[in-house]
Amino acid sequence: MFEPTIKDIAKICGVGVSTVSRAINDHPDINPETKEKIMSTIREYGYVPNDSARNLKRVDAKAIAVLVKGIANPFFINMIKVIEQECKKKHYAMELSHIEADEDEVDVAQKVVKEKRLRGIIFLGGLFSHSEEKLKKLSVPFVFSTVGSIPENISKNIYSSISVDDRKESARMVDYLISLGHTQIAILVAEAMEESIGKLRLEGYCDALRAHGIEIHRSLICQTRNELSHFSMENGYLSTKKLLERGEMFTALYAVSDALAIGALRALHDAGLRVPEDISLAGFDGIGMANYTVPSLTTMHQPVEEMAKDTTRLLFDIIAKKTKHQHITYEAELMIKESTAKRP
Amino acid sequence: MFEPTIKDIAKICGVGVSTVSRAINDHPDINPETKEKIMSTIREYGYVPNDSARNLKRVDAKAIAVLVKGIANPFFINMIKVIEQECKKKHYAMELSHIEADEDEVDVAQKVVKEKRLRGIIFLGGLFSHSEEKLKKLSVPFVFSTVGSIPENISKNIYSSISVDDRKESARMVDYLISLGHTQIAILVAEAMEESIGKLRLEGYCDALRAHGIEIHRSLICQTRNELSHFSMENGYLSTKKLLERGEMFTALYAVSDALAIGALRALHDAGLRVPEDISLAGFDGIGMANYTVPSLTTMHQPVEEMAKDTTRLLFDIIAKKTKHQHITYEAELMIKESTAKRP
DNA sequence: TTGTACGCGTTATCAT
DNA sequence: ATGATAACGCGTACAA
Repeated sequence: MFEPTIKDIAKICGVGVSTVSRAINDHPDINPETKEKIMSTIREYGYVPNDSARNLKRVDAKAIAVLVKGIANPFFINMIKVIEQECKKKHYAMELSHIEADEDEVDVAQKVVKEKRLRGIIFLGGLFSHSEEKLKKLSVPFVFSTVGSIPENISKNIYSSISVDDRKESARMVDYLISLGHTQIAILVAEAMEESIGKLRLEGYCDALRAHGIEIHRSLICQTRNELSHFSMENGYLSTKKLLERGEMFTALYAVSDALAIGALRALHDAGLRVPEDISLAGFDGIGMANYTVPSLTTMHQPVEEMAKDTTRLLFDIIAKKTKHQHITYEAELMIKESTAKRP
Repeated sequence: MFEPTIKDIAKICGVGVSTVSRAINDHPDINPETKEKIMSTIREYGYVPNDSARNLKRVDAKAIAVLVKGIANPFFINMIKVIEQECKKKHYAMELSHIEADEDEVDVAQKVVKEKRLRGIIFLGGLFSHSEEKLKKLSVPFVFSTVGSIPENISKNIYSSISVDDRKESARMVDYLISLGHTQIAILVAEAMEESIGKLRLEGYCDALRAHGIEIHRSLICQTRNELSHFSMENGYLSTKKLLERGEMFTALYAVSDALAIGALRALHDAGLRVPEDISLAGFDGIGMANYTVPSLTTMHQPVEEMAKDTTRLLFDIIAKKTKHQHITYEAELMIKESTAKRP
């Protein structure tokens, strides 16, 4: 298989490499005829410029990277889609990278920044426990989107963040359950989420109970300690099953993600419990699927589209030096659906 | 921000660039002390080699690309995960790329091949209508995994394929529905799938009906003509709703993907129809979620793990020239769950 | 408008 | 064991 380079094309066309380069990159200083001739040979020979070589030279690579921790979480799929669209509008390329649970996202970010000549990074999900020093080594601006709590000791001037107030919104959800008369409210948290968003949502849960003078029972805090994907339905199913087997008494179950809730829904059903007649069930995130379950899921809906759009715009603005780093918090919306009801 | 290069590191350590290169790449010919010294300065200065430059030189980039068409389809998420794991085992890097519905996967493949120095490609999903000529321009081996029908006129020696026999398995599902006594069986296909897997599954549906002497009613073939993601629950929901509004008579509904089926399930519920008492519902794919719906979904389960593993292994074997191109077909498994029952 | 020559950061080859 | 140097494919001053 012959893989032509820019030199080959130049030789074939009987022109210099720079002329070919000009043709490829839509430079103005070129004779339209020459350009057409070059472009046609390029098509003929199936020439594709080597991006590695390009990036080596270029300074303005019009590309950003999106680093996702936990791609299995359906919540992110939508965000990625919207970010992709926004990038396209701006004619930016988007490098999508999936970070393993045990990988360090900042290390990966550094690698990616070097690899491509990209201009910015979006971190999606994951927990956050990096040193300021390490972060500072990232030479391009970055935005944390729906990432858990970022330590206070890290200067807010070196990064941007986009998220809902997980603790507050979580408390609101539990408030709502309490307003329905529930006092025995179990919560489902994946243990591995402890350091991240899960922790915040758990704290919100505690806040709400405390505010209403309801005792917090350790036994109702169901922290899964398994190898399963933290946001998976399977995890929700198995954990709820265990909770039920332990014989805990509760009239409401709050899962800190919709995926967990969907698994829980089935576990409750299997145990012969009706939702919401016997047990109220609530989720968090507002993924599309929550609307299609039977019963549909009461959840705290994050404005995904808006958040994803703003994430991208913010990053582009920072790249263009139109703005400094920002920290935007969004209001989540309590979506009351069929899975919750007054305490029986 | 100072971004050290290999030269800088060499200068700082008072050694030549080649020595640094040897240290980085675990070459044998290097004094352990020198290596240690170099590695420590590398850590100190946060040096990360520029992959673009590396790829420019390297011939053996130990990397493959996975090009996914329709990343929103939950079915692919698992496949990607498994492929990722297999790559890791082989110490291969994996480049994940999402192809837009309107993008040409082969063009993207060509670009990616040039960009990285990768050794192979996995195509996941999508339809297939490329010319042999264009395919031949891909200089690395590729495997089509769960891609729709590949035209007969393309030589089977230039590519590998991994999939179930969509037509046959689809027919099996419809056979099963017929065996339950159903004769008025509606089918849900996304129109955009027409040229790909959806077409095959539709043909299987027709095959089965014909084999049993059941007339095929155009009105029961629900081909959605919307902009929605072909495999989305929303699509399934809206299409089923329309089907019901048209007042079509049927006792079973077969959705050609589980995601569609889940949307359909809700639409049936909203119409006051009980599944499976009033209507039997069946899906295809066997995604995890199908187990957590109420009722759980009867579906044709594809051996995802096995297929993903074999896809990766096959590609690696071809790269290593251990084997020629192969075309493997898997048996799908009919998973009879709660959503189907005898005709009322 | 076009061509020549240099350098981007790295690895591989060849000396030493 | 180590260092100098030539590629890799491309973009871009600069010269023509």
